[in-house]
Amino acid sequence: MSGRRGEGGRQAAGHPSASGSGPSAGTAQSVRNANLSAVLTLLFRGGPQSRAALARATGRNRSTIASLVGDLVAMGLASEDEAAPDGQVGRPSPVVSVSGEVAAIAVNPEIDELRVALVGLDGSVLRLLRRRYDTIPTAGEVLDATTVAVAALRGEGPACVGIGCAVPGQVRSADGVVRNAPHLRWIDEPFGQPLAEATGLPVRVANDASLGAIAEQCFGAGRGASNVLYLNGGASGIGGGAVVAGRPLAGAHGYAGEFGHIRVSSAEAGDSAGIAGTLEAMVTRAELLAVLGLAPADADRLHEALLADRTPAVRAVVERQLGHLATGLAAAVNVLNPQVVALGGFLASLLAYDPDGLRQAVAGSSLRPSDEDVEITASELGWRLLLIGAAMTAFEPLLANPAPVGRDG
Amino acid sequence: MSGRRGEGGRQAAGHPSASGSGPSAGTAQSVRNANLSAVLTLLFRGGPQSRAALARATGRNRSTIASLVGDLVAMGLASEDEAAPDGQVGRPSPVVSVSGEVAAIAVNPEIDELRVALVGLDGSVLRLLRRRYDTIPTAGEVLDATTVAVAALRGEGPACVGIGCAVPGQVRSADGVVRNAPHLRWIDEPFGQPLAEATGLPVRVANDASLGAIAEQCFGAGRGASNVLYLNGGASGIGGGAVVAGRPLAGAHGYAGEFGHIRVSSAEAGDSAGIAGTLEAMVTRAELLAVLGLAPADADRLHEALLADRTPAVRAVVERQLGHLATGLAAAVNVLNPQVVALGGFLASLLAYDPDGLRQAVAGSSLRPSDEDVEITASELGWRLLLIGAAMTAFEPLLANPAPVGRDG
DNA sequence: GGGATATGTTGGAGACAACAACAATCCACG
DNA sequence: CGTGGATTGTTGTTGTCTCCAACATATCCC
Repeated sequence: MSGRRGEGGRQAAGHPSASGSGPSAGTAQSVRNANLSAVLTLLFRGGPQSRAALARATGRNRSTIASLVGDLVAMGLASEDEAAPDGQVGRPSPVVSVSGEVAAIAVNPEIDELRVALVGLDGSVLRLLRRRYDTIPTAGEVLDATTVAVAALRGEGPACVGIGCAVPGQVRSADGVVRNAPHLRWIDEPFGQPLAEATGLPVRVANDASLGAIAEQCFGAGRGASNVLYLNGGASGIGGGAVVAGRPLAGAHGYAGEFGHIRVSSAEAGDSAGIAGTLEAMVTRAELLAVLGLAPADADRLHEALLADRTPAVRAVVERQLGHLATGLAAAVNVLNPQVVALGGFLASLLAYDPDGLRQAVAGSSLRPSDEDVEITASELGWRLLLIGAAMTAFEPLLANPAPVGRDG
Repeated sequence: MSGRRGEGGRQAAGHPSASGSGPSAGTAQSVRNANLSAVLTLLFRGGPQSRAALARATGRNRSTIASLVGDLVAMGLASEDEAAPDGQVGRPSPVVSVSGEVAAIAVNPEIDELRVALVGLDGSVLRLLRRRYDTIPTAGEVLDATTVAVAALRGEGPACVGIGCAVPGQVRSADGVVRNAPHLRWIDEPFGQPLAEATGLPVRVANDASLGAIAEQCFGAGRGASNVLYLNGGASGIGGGAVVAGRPLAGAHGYAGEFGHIRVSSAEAGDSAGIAGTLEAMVTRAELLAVLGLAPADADRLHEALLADRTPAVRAVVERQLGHLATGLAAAVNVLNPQVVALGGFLASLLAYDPDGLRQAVAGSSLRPSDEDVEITASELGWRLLLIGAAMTAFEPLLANPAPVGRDG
């Protein structure tokens, strides 16, 4: 009668202690940790703020905030500046910012390019290294190139707290093994562990669109919403990710968010996984490029070309794709009931072609009362999206459990 | 540049303080509260346990557990029994159980029946009142009948801490308004608030299948798994709910989990919401009953009849429905990556007809590596499912924030 | 320049879990 | 039947952390 599956009641219990790390939660130190985490997270997400603002936001006492900020400064995670008089009465409150001396490394391998960036705790991309590939790189090649790039970036100013990798494929979150990245043709390639051993830094690996969803929810179109859906259309297909109740939707093993492989049609055409009639199979950038007379290399011009060309041939293709996109979005909306749906890549172009049409089609196939409708909008973060998302994963342990950082890792 | 949507950063932040209630989290009292909640939740989910077991499970000190249990007993939420020697060496540890004097009321209106039950904190259905309807009841009728039933049940022994309602439709979680219950033909019917005013008890209202998912994850087929999907097939259609990362999937407004309205076919047939080709439209109990030569009233015999009849006509219908069900399940699995999928109602009958066929069809349309496949199984809790789920919602505030209970509410 | 307002600072108080030492109870073994 | 070993309950103390109150500081308004 009692549980079978390994962890049993512990993991299953929907307890507090949301972010599982840190002191076991329930002790006095865990209170300190939770408060440090709350303040640091507030600074990370909300930017520089006065101590008074932090006190209001957290509900803590002034003296407590002073102590917490002092600790964060001592840890090298934050800095305080004298407040410029802002026109308010009363003694001015020092402005606290996240430290500029703390950064993470974001890694994003694609079929034709590897990007490795140094991203500051304030969300700025401090330095970006790009390496182009003429042929699809193997996992080994990417690992080697990444290791070299990481070494170069660590020589820069800020202290590096970890590495986050955004991989276009399914990643087992537990150990960072890339289970299946069809476009890179990686199958069961260990990635997180070898990179961690080569660099000596903690490494997290996740699906690219899942990280995009996190970034978009935190700093982009989904700002302020707790339930955000992100879908991206690229050369290779459609990836997706979601933030549910303020937290990344991972699923049991980290494979959640494969919206591209929802079936939206009875057609025979298959997607990269061989499943027929899926969103990814029916809504493709290649078809749009073809009907617009553009070459695959002209993808950058897709957006403008699409909006400029309203000929019947284009219209027919776009409207068919919009219909399938609406079906897929409706399914996702019915299941997750998000507040914001952010579309990236050529899906944003499709949206721009006929925003109202898509919104109405989704509303027509979903169950939501119209006055509580979802907001379907374009992604906002552009090329920085995945880098920021990857860096956020790397920062996450630090935000959940603030600890001193130094130049020696 | 800063957030627009009302609550802004606060709600959006993926902080600790998972269950939002209780002392503001970060204070010493919140530690006490979190530990009381942890112990009570452990007792609720894991049944009677020794103090030593509680200490191991929570990681707290023996003396802390003694104090916590003492508080819970003083609050009337738990009781201690002298331990019967269990064959272990050492001083025997008292067994702690959840109090038998605490209960909640579960309400479940259907088109032909209203069920109101008194459910103990130990999960037992202490008393069940049923009221049959010849015509579909209005919200007002159900409210009146429920109020009467609640008054009767409160006269019983245990103290009642609240009311949980499982409604077959979309419920706005914030205020308990039934936005759209197509089979009951309720549209925008206030339910939670009037019931709370009539009874003086806190009321929570939610979609029936969402509550079923919670119950199944806690006590049924999903025991021990943190990511569980539940789909139920009834006379009126297909409802669904999910538990994600150990917590109910609610979405922005509480409408998440409408798996029945995922499109799985290009067919024209519409579902109760008028959307064509959805899972609910293509997979129906009525069609199964018809091909089996059973009347709608014979639904109870569907399961046996289906398994006994392997004629081509039945086979054709069942296999077509299984195909559509697989498509819908695959979409849900791709999006949520659950560990367990529990099927209830006639969906469990379909599963029993060809378990391997359905599992393979889902595997073929989903992206999961086969060795980390999901477990597709039948629901376990039967008729008590929704009552337990509804009661769990009612107990939830108490579990998150243990407080004294008494006979006077 | 004085009053009002808001905030930083400091010392003390309260709450709570951890710890250590001791007491209680059971099993195993001879 | 008695002794030793093991596990757990109990008690008093300690350390940590937040809160509170009083005071100091800095700005704005008149």
